[in-house]
Amino acid sequence: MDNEADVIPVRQASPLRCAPVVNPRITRSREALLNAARELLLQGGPDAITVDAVAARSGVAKSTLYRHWATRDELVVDLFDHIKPPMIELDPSLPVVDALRLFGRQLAATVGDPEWQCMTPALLLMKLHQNNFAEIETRMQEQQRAALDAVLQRGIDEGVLRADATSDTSFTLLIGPFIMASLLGVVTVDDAFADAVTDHFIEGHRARAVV
Amino acid sequence: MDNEADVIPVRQASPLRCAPVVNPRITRSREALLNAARELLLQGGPDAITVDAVAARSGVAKSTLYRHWATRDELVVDLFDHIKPPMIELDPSLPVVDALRLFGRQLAATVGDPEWQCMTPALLLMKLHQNNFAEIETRMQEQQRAALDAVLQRGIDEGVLRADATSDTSFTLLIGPFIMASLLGVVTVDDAFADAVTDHFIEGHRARAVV
DNA sequence: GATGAACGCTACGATACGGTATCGTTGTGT
DNA sequence: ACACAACGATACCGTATCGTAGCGTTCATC
Repeated sequence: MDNEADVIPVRQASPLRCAPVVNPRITRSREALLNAARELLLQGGPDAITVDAVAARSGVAKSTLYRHWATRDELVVDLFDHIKPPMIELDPSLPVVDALRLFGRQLAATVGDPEWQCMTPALLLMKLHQNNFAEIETRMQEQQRAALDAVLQRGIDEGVLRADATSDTSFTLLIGPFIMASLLGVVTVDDAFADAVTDHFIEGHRARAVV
Repeated sequence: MDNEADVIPVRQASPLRCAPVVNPRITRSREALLNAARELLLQGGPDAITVDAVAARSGVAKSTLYRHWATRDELVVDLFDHIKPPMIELDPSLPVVDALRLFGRQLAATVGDPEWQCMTPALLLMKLHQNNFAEIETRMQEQQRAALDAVLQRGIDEGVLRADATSDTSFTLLIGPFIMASLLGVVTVDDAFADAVTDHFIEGHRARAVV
């Protein structure tokens, strides 16, 4: 007698037993797959992330891949959520101008990374034509934005910066040159460039003497 | 006896008789195909440009498509070379500041166009992983750059701008905010935004009184 | 109106890819 | 040592896509 409870094929997005103690083999195969997918993305773009290629490169069987993610798209979403750049921390004890300069240099290092340069156009493109990626990219921004705004607000409070320094337009004025320099490659994104951009921003937003 | 001259199957990149007077049907089918490819690019990204889809949408037969381009990739290259934004002209009779403001507004209109917003990430991505697209994108830049530099140089000569206004870094400072605003969409790219960016650039590059 | 280039139609082949299914093997936790 | 979850290998199916081939049709030009 066929008991249906034995037959249901566990179709799901494969939670794979996220039990209190995880089987080490699970994380091993998962990270091997993600790492292979990342390498393929860097080398050949998003289209290079095929299930066969990921399985072959990672040394993990394709069947195991589908035990981690139900579809190939879920793997890609997971990948982009996994390799997004680390938050840039801002030291509140530093003077505002120095904190901004440090932020600029760290931002330059982030966007100057080839991984970022390759990931960003892919993310922008998928954000346009797929629905799963819009939130990933916005989350990435908002985190950076919040940390930056805190420092800028401190500069406003201390009378160093104008009151509009935290506006969207000002945010674009500061970050935009980094983005462009990295994506288009017209100029190398090094510390000197970072300082130039940051200083240009600060000068343009310096609080004038009372009128 | 098989005369080889009769057998060679015209395999080439299909020049299609670019005779003194072109057959109007050639340009008609060609532009119908390019237009369909453009629409597909806007709607679904580069991957949506399939030969079958282009043929179906344009109403032109697939065999005719291959009479214009030897491969699908050649069509895509031709497309990106065809829809690149028009040069922004700069009136030399205007005062430098006004000319720059006008340039900013025109640039805002260009990069604010959905077609540009969709084409650019695709172009950046293909530039990374294919060889045919690197030159297209650089040509696009250099043209704009030359026209802009002419105005900036005039500003330097007239004593309005600092001597480094035509440097790569300064170029990035002016254009970067436009690029970022358009690609990431944090702020709407309108005339007000353009004026803010342009004025910020001018203020940061204004020639100081002699020290 | 005759000629031939350009075109439309359609079927086909080859390949790549996403995803499924099966079954034997390994190794982890008890 | 034992049970079972996780894994590996492989074959397979359906489909999408690029590109080719053949042949009949239309239309611009002389």
